[in-house]
Amino acid sequence: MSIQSVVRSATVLHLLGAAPEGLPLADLAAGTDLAKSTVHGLLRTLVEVGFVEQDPDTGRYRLGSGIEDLGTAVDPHLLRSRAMNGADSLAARTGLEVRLGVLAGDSVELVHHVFRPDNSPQRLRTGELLPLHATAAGLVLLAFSPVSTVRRRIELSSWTARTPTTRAALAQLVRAAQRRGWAVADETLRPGRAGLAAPVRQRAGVAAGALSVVGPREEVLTPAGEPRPGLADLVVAAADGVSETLRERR
Amino acid sequence: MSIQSVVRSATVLHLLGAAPEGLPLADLAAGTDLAKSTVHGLLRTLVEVGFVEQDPDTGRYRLGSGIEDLGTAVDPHLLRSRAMNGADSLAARTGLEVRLGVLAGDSVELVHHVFRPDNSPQRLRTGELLPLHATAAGLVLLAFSPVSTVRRRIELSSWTARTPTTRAALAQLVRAAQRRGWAVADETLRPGRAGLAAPVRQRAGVAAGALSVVGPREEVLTPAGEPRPGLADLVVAAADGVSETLRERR
DNA sequence: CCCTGACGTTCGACATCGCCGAACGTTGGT
DNA sequence: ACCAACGTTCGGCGATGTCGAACGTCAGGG
Repeated sequence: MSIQSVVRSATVLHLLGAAPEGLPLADLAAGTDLAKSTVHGLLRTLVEVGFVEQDPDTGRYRLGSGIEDLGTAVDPHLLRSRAMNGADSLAARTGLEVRLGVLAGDSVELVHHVFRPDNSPQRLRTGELLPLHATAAGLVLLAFSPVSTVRRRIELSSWTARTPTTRAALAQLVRAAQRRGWAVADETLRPGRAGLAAPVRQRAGVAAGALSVVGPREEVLTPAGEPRPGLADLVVAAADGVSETLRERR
Repeated sequence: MSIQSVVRSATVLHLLGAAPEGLPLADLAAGTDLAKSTVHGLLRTLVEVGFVEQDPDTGRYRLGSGIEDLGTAVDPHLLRSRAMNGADSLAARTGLEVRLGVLAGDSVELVHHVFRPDNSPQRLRTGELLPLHATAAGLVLLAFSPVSTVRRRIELSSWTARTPTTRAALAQLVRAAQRRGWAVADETLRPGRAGLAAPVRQRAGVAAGALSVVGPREEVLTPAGEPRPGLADLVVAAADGVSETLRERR
């Protein structure tokens, strides 16, 4: 047997879906054959979760942005197009290679790659899959994912001596990323190289992608293993800039 | 106080919204900190209302088309663009003027207008508002609307001697339209002129617009007031054709 | 081949929660 | 000034939602 109040909420949402200009409470009560106070309770909850909005002037209800957002997971191409300028700028300002990754099963998939601006020989890595647990981007995607790390089937393979190979070690890195708002990969994928990443978000809390800088360890981190001064701020600001473009209506 | 099971359903939907590839039940239970059977009950209901779908092979759940449809009320410009070919064709086949209208408050707003194909002098009426109760398109929009006619504030003004001016008379015409799948306006707006309309639907049951033919009464109806043979079929088929284009992914 | 673990699903007891009637304040129209 | 209709609030009550226990299935490992 189905849950009555969830079915009723869906009926209300269907009615609102057919009325882009919104409906008054009385019409929704009539359309659902429920008491006004019953419909009001449903609407109050739907407003609270963002699925419905109420016009403060007229009192009419209509579908909210929260439900419109649901059906639109970020298209990686859209993400890439919105990130290109910010990524180029970040490469210029840091002198490091810049990558944009999204969650792809149990890996990070690189959807955009900006070369290190120094004319050294480099290889384009767009499309490449990288391990979640051994990259800064992967740690960020894990840290700001609705599904907890504990539940994910991640093969904690060893890439260098510094790769986290236990769930406890990984959990610790993920918690640090959650706390700081960015993540560091310190020679966990390749010896002598480090990375720093920040989340690109469409909605508060959940990462749609991860923007990262990657380079020789001494250009990313201090000898103590902390980000070079100002670097984390630059990456976070660039990622926030991309997040802003995702929220724009285009 | 909000309704707990509606909030919990929204949480499940948010989790699924962030995972376009779908999630297993166990992950949803972990992500919501609820018992598996609790989440299962929520999911069963969400599947029933079309907001969630379950992959029969893997058992994983993901957002359903029912919720994606919600956030997309038909844009009148989109409707107009999808209807142009069918409307032209209908005008050619019937020799009558063709109009496409959408619900606009308590009126029909004409979003597309094809002239009667006989070189007679005519005036473009796109953008015009017409009364719901006195037009075939209006009767169709009322008949296939989620909000019952009874609740609508419609001023039953008299346009001709045949305009319905009581709620009972209007309700009768609306019920006939619901039954037949099309509606007739027999000199209810202007003496000597009649119209016939069919619903354009994005989803089953609800009209996104109404496609109609309008002309001298004797070209639309028989002396007995019934549609001329084959005319209703032509209009219904043309409207269904437009409905098909709305369901296409473009 | 067998066993085990993890999955999604079902069922029923029980306590919580959702429903709704009554009443209210506000607003707009006559 | 009055009235009707609106959205909102509150609390009693019983219907419903929650969830632990158990189940069948399936895939993987020994």
